[in-house]
Amino acid sequence: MAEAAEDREDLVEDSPDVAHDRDPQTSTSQTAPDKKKRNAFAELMSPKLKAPKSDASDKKPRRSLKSLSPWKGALLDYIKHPERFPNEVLRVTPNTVLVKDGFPKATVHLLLLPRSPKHYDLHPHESFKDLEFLAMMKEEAASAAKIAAAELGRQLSPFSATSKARNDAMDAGVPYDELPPGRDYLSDIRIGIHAHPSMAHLHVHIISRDMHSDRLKHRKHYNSFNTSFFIPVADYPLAEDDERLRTSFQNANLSKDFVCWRCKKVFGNRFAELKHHLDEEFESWKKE
Amino acid sequence: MAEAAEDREDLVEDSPDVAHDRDPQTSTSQTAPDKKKRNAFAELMSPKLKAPKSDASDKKPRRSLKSLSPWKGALLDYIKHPERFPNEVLRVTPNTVLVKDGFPKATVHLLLLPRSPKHYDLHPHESFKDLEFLAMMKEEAASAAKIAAAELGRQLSPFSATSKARNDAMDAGVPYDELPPGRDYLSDIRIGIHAHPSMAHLHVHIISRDMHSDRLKHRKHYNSFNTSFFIPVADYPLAEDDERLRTSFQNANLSKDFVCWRCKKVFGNRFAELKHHLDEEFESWKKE
DNA sequence: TATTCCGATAGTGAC
DNA sequence: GTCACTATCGGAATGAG
Repeated sequence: MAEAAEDREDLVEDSPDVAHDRDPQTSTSQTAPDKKKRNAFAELMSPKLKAPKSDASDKKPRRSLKSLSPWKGALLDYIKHPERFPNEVLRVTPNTVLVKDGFPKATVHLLLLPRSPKHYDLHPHESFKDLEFLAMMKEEAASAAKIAAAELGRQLSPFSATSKARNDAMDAGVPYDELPPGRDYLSDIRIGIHAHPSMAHLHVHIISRDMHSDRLKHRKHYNSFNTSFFIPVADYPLAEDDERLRTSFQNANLSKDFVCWRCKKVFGNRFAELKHHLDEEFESWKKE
Repeated sequence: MAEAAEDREDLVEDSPDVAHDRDPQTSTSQTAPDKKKRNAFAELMSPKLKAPKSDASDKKPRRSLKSLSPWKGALLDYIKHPERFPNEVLRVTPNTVLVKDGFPKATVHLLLLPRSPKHYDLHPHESFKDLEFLAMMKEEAASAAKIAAAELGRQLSPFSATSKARNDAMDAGVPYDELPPGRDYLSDIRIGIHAHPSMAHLHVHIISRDMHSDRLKHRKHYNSFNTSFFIPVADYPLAEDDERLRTSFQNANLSKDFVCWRCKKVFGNRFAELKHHLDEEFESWKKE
């Protein structure tokens, strides 16, 4: 998952996503367009919040956390200073900040961060016991998933047979209500949390199904999204005896054999082979 | 230990030792002196045996062994065709062939190979039950050790305080029988075999004490020479209840923690740290 | 389960 | 315990006056 950009502006320039989608004219947002061209994600950004003046009250605890393990608190910067990350932050609402994961593990990989300190400092199991908070997060996650699906469609539709069929029909003048349905990109977006997050602040993953990414480098990268270690937000509130609450169960998940998310083939511990297979599945999946 | 040169002459060119002793003429050593200077090892080489015309009788069995696991029979080429390896073979007697290890694990690392098929096809434990054979091997190994000691002295004396003291005294005209003793390089040469040799043909290691070599790359490289896995030939014949005959004991030796041969410091499984330490010990040891 | 770097460990293939 | 190659697995540092 993402490590935040800390305070260094140059990390914005290093964003892994900037290369594949620059689009100067889609800039339609309320404020003035940036000098540099912005990608589709950037266009989805809501108007920025004013940065609360940096006060000692939030610097003190953060520094002590940072001095121990800076990366654990990395996401807090997005919450506190979303305006510092124009290329990463897609949307800010009164309740949440939606960002691109800095180390995406799939074609589209976003993080939904609640802004309420009461909730973001707790483990999701605890925070989601607040049903009002849970309902809010489900609602905002559903909205975020639509953004993710739109971005996924933007990237895949050039290859998609389903999209092509609909487009061809449209071009042929088929009446709107007789068009074949387009590809349901939203169905390939998953919403969930990790059972044992490493980063301190609550974050919900909004991630496309493919697991196709150069940033997917380790066994646990894959298994944390493709075993019961990944808990859909829709499953909350969990029953008290849900096995997914048990640490030993979850640790076992992370060291399980690899299983392809699409064809269910088992790859043992052969990560390189899995990666090659995921490339092939991606090519096939793109064309659906 | 050495991997043999197979039948490919180019492996002679690839020998790791050629850098300090490349000499295209050594193949004619009986006759004209070489144009380029030769090192001490090359000078020690005995006149070569006539190559028995390559007959099918020895090629046939060799090929079958090679086709299964070529490297296992690699040493046989030195025994059968010593004349093919002018840069590797130091001496041929009626009983043995003495060669430089192709992958030396110390500053000086030779292999003494018996020429008798009856003996070289057996595990050393078995061959050395023939006490006449054992006596012969001890004698030839002792002689080989002197060759190794001479080469070690050639390499170390420029750095050796002991050697310098003797040389200075000599230069000062001190009478011969009053000279301080020179460094005893022979005491730093060890003679022994590995408890579970991987290569099929009996080979006795004649190796300097230092374990300073770029070719020493793995845990077992070190432990096979610095635990009881290394059995001095002087210890044969072994008692029937010698623990060094037990496979389980020997396997345990190979995975033991590293212990510096010189200062006895323990390095756990930190091979890189051991290597760095061996560099330092070598610098100090050179100067003795 | 943050990443990255380094290094130890494990499996294979060699004709 | 042959080597060399690849890859998996495992720990440690990570900031910064």
